[in-house]
Amino acid sequence: MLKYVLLGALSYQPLTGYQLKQFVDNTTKHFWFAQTSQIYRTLKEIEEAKLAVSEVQEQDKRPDRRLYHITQTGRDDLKAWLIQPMTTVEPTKDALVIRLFFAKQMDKDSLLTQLKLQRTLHQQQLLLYRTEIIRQIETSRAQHPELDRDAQFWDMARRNGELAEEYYIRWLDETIQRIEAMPD
Amino acid sequence: MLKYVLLGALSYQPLTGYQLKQFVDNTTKHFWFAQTSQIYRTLKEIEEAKLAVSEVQEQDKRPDRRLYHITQTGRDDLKAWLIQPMTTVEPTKDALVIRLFFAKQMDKDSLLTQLKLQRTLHQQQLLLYRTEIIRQIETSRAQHPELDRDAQFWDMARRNGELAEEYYIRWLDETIQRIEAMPD
DNA sequence: CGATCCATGTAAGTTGTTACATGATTCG
DNA sequence: CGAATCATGTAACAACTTACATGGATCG
Repeated sequence: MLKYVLLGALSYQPLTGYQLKQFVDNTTKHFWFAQTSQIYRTLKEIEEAKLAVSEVQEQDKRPDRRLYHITQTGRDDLKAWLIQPMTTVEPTKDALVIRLFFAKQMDKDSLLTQLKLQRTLHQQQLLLYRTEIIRQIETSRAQHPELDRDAQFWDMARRNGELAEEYYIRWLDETIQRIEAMPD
Repeated sequence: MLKYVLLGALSYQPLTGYQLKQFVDNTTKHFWFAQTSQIYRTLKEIEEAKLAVSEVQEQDKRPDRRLYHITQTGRDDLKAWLIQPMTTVEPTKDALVIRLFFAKQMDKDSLLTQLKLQRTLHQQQLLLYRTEIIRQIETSRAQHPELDRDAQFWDMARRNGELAEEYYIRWLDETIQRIEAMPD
C-alpha cells in the first residue's frame, strides 16, 4: 500500500507531494512504485483520515507548495502496519514469464530478441543497485550520522534488489542457452 | 494481463471458467494469479471482444457449464501480445522490503519473527517448485508427447520460480544475520 | 529559445480484491 | 453426515494507470 510508503517517508520529515514523488523515484521505486497522480490522491486520503496535516507555503519565484506533517495517529497507524506479520508469500506478476509459458506460439528469433533485450535492461538495473544506490546511501549516512541504523536497513533493501537482478540475469542466460539449443 | 493468460490456456483447448481457475491455480499462479470472480468477468470481456465464443453444455447430475472456444481473432491477438517486446523492467512490489526499509520503527524481535516466518514460507514454496511442479510437467509430457516442446518452456518458467525462491531465501538468511548482529 | 525543474492536480478508465449467493453430487 | 468438488456469477470497493492541463523560473 502506497499509503504506508508515504507515511514512512513523512515519519522522517514533512514533505510535499512533489518531494514524495522524488523520494519514491530514487528510493522505494524498486520495491514500490507510484505515479504522481496516485501520490497526490493518496495524500488527500491520508489527510482525510487525519494521519497527516498539511499547510500551504508561499514561495518566492516558485509555485506555492503544500507540506504534509505526519500526526501521532499517522505514526501509530504506520507502526501497526509495520509490525503486522505477513503470513503468505507475496504473489508475483511477471509478463515475461507468462510470455515464455505460451512461447510455442512465437518464433525462436523474436523470443530470443526479447530475452536478450531484457538481459540488457536487467544488467543496467543491477549496475544501479551496485553503484548509484550504494552511493546514495553512503551520502545520506555521511550527512546524517544519526541515521546510521536506518541506513543499514536501506542497504538490506538495496541488497534485495541486487540479488534479485543477479538471479534474474542468471535465469535469462540459462533460458537463452536452452532456447538456442532447441531445434527450430 | 489476465486476458492473455486465459487466451493462452484456451489456445490449447476449450475450457470453462471453472477449469481456467484450476489452470491458473496449478500452473500460472506463481507468475500471474487471479481470483475466480476476475476470471469470469474477464471471460465475458473476451467474448464481447470476439476473441472467444462460448457454448453452454448441459450435463447429467452436474451443473450446466459454459465452454469457451478461442477464435482466430483471439489467436491473432494473443500472438501479437506475445511477440510485442517488453522495453522496461517490470516494477516489483514487495511489502516485506518496504517494511524493512522503514524498520527503525520496529523492535528487533518482531522484525526477526517476521523475517523467519517468511523464510519458512519461501522454503515451502521452493520445495513446491522442486518437486510438485516438476512432477506436473513430467506427467503432462508423458501423457502428451506432442507437447514436448511446450513442456520445455513450462520448465523454464518453473525454473524462474525456483531461482527466485533460492535468492529470496539467501537474502532472508543474510538479512536475519545482519539484524541479529545489530545492537539493540 | 528549447528543455528541464518546480509544483499541483483532475478525469476517465482499467485492473484487481473481498464479500456474498446458490445448490446438487460425490467421497470418506 | 460433513467436507470437498463442480459450477457460475454479482456487487461493491480498492488500487493503479493514462491522459490531460497549467505556467513561471532557470539553465545551457
